[in-house]
Amino acid sequence: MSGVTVKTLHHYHKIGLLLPCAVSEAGYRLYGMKELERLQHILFYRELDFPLKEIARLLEEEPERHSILAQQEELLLVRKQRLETIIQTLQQSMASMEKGEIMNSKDMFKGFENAQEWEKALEEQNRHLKDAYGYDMLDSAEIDAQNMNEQAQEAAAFMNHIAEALRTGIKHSDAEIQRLIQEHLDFMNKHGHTVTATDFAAQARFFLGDDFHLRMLEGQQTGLAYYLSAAAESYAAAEQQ
Amino acid sequence: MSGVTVKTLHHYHKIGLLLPCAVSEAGYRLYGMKELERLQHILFYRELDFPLKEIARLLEEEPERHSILAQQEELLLVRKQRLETIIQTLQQSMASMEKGEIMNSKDMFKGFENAQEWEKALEEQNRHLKDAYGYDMLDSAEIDAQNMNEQAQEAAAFMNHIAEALRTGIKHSDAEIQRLIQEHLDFMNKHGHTVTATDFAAQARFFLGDDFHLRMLEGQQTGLAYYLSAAAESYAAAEQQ
DNA sequence: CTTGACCCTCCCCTTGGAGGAGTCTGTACA
DNA sequence: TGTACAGACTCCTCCAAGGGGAGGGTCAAG
Repeated sequence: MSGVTVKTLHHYHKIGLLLPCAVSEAGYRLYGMKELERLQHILFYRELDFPLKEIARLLEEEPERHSILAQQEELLLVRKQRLETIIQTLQQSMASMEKGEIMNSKDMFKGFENAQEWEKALEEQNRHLKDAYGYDMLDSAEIDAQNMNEQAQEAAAFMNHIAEALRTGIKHSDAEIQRLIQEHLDFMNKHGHTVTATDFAAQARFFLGDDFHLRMLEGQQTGLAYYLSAAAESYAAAEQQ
Repeated sequence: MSGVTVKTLHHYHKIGLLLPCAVSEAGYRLYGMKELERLQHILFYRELDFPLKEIARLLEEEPERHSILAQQEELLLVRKQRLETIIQTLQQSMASMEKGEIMNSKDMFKGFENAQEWEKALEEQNRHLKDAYGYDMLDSAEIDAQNMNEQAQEAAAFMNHIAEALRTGIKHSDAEIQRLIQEHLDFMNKHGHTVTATDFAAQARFFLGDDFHLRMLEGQQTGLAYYLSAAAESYAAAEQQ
């Protein structure tokens, strides 16, 4: 039912994590509803890579269950966040590869890294790496940073804001969103583009039908493309009248 | 830099997964940029729980990198999906616990499970569980089903489909979505409502501005309200001409 | 009465490292 | 210049969380 193997049940029996509620004469392990429920809890924790011993401890303690679950939820959400970061890194990796660039080694480990340590290590190791391999990471990082033009950076920041608004349940027509869009358009218009509110709405709508853009946006946050389109349309409508 | 331990590097050296580009006279392992990049790939795969042997194989084969990365992305998205399902299960678990209900054992393992096997197992095991523990899973499911009226059930099923389509990246204008909406409207119209495509689009749009409905939909799946609205509008537009 | 699908126990194997013992290097400070 | 201290080296054992397989029992169906 739960998909765990017999071996796993043996193991859990052996280590006392999940005991059968009865054993038949033939030695078969029998499990009831209570055991099923306990198994569910075990699987939740296991999904979080808790060691079985820890799981046993947590289940024996058994403070109110609700708090157990709430805690698990938090951990799962953190994990999901982490996954999303990694997915983003990967997508960047793919994008920069398409443009033939080499990815800068700092971003390369985003999501895996332990950020502060990186910063320290980077400085200390840079000289050594340069001497040893004739490659200067700091230099190349700076070049990358300059290459990645301001506009791309602004766009990324804008999208991050929008995605966060979606996640936190802010309405597409909320004043904050309208302000974000306005600022974004202002920025664009100051940098050589001419984008009206209607253009922007049309563009956002176009994204919904375009594989590349749709995947990019939805990859960042499920529903982002649709939210953006609704927001852009609402902004254009407000502009209109 | 990457956060892996020395021990891990030893291990990778031993199994030939990541060789240092040079070894100093004193026996120190030295790694260069190429190795760093390779390590990044290894860590990506490891994040997906690929066994190291498999990782070695994939890296040796080295078809175009792009397809490797694209494949990784897909796996990550699947994984994210799985996590989301588990989080949902957990939230349901918490909700039903608050109401003091016992969760039905089918839903209890959603996200962990192997769906088809469940269906088979359920039927076969039901009688046994009933005999053994006086608890009839099918019966309780049926009671639930009857309590929940048919229309609510259809609506829930419809929303689940839509949410899944959103998660799996199906376009709002996809034929499948259009079909789903049509069926939903047909059902509604057969049950005493009169809902045109335009009505439906207007209703979906109304949800975007209504706190109650917005929270309900977004609670089920981030972006669902916006996706639904886009889909309904697209359906209405198609109907029109 | 057999067959197939399960289950049992017992024992060894595997993966991906972590830990420790004993030793060597490399740099920093006095 | 010596000395300390961090960190690397090799070699070895240990660990978790099961998986595989031998050798054999059980149970419902045909």
